[in-house]
Amino acid sequence: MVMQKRLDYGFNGYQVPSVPRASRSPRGRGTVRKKPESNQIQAFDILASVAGNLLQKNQSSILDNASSAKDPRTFSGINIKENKQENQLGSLKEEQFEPGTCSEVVSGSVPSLQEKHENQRVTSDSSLHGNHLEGQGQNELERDDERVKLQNTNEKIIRIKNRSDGSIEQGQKASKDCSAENHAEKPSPEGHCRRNLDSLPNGFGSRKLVNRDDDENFVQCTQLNSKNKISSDPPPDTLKVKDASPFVKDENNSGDNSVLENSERMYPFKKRKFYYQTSSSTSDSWSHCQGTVDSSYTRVNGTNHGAGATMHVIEESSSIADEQVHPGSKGCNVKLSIKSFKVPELFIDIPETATIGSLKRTVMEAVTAILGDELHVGILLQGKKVRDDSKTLIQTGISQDDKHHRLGFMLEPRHNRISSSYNEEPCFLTTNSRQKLSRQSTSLMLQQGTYNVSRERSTVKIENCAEGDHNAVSSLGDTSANNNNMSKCRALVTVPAINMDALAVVPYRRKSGNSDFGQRRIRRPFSVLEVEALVQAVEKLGTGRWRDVKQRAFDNAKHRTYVDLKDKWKTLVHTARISPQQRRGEPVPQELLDRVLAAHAYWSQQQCKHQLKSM
DNA sequence: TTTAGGG
DNA sequence: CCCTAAA
Repeated sequence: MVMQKRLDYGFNGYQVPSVPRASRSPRGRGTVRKKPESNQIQAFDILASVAGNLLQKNQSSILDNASSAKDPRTFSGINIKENKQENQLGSLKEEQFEPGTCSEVVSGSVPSLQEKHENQRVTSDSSLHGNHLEGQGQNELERDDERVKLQNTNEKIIRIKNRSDGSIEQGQKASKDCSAENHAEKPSPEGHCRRNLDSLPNGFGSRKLVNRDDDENFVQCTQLNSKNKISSDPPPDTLKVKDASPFVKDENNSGDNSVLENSERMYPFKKRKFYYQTSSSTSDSWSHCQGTVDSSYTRVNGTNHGAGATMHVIEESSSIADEQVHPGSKGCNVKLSIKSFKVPELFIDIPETATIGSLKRTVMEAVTAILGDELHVGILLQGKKVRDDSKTLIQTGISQDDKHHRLGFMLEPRHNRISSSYNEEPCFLTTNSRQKLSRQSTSLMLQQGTYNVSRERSTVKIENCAEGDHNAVSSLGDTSANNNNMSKCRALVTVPAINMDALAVVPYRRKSGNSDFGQRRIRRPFSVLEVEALVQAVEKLGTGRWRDVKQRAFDNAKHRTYVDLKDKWKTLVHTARISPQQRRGEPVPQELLDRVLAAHAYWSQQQCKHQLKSM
């Protein structure tokens, strides 16, 4: 089989479909970077304010903070997005809302917290070494860069020392921004060369990646031959042309189509300040409702970065004190830096005639309605709520060694009213994919049990959270971002306890946080699924028709431009040529890399032939 | 707008 | 990913 495939590839005579440009169908829009969104209010860090408010029972103005913030990266409050997204928070006051427009309120985050668990110390776990950084060289720089920027922010950090008295001390300390890459595992040595994709555990069929949100975190992968019960009826429209490809054998005989491995990972929080998005965890069981903080371990200094965590393990302080406390104890202190908490994402619809004051109240009430009057902290481990307060960290499974587990903190309602409701997880979320599918759902919505995400198509949503906090967290928002869903959601949701200015709270639809002033796009590593789709497309189309590749396999992945695909191919070829040890990021199955090389060789050859001919 | 490559 | 010369 394998060989056959190979032969097919070489001799199948793919006709080089060098379609003359003129004859091609009208080109697509090309690179679409951002869709202007009108009047969107994004309260990225409402929580920062909210938390403070809740803590102090003081309804201080959230907006004031926002509007007074000079640095968009540090402001905590609401950000209004204008059509061109050029307006930043500063314009809030004079901002006029257009009637009918719906503003988005993203969950806000609380100022970073650094939590120290005195009884455990983080050691320079050697196991962390050797892991690959998610980012590539350049990203390293970015991180540093951001770290620096972070320090410039006036981000308040509440330091919580795990003392018996539970005292909380606040201070102004720049938090360390660290990114983490949890899944930086090495490619499995066993390179089953030439294994037919179809035979892959995750079997691929011809697939097309679908991504609804431009700039969002989710990527939907439509798998043609999916045998997964992801959804009952695979919409035909998701099926893409399945022309014979020299490289691709028979897409229909794929065996198992289970979703590829976890392609979604948490990404470094590099861009935190730039995109004030709260991060949300991406695990299935992660309570979408609660504003949660995704956490994972991170090495601040090392090259190892935990996946998009809002909380980091601060290694720096393998402090002396700690060591002295537990000299020989094997126990290590687990140091956590909670970058931010999350509150459920909200959508606020407010008339332009509303006053700033009412807006403040609205936001406040919306948040309060969810969190209640008291601030409760919930802890999530691997997406599951840890209820036993008496357990130790170790017993619970929280240790600095586990760089994979995700520890999350969330602000939860008093009586757990939310948790009960968030079980009503929309079906499609529970697909068997190993991906951590997560959806955003607003607690409000869930509570009402009205949130019904249209499972448009039998698609698997792969969290493609790209880096940065921005993405790291967010995945939640995206899902609902699905266009179609939005309207539904809005229609369904209303804010229960809010009576003020007739505001409607709807699930947050994550829209790239404002930001569009020439900012570098967030890094969004290709998932294995995407790579697979790319490879498949290139096998068929060749390496010089990126626009077509894009159209064919990434038509709906708005954030992937043909240039991106071209670049990715370039790196794939490079990756395939280097030793597995030198590869970084999410390992790409050797099988795929082999195909990359094969296709690359094939098409290079074709190109040469054509050149000779034309000469 | 796309390609193709360097940065 | 970005930037851009070329096509």
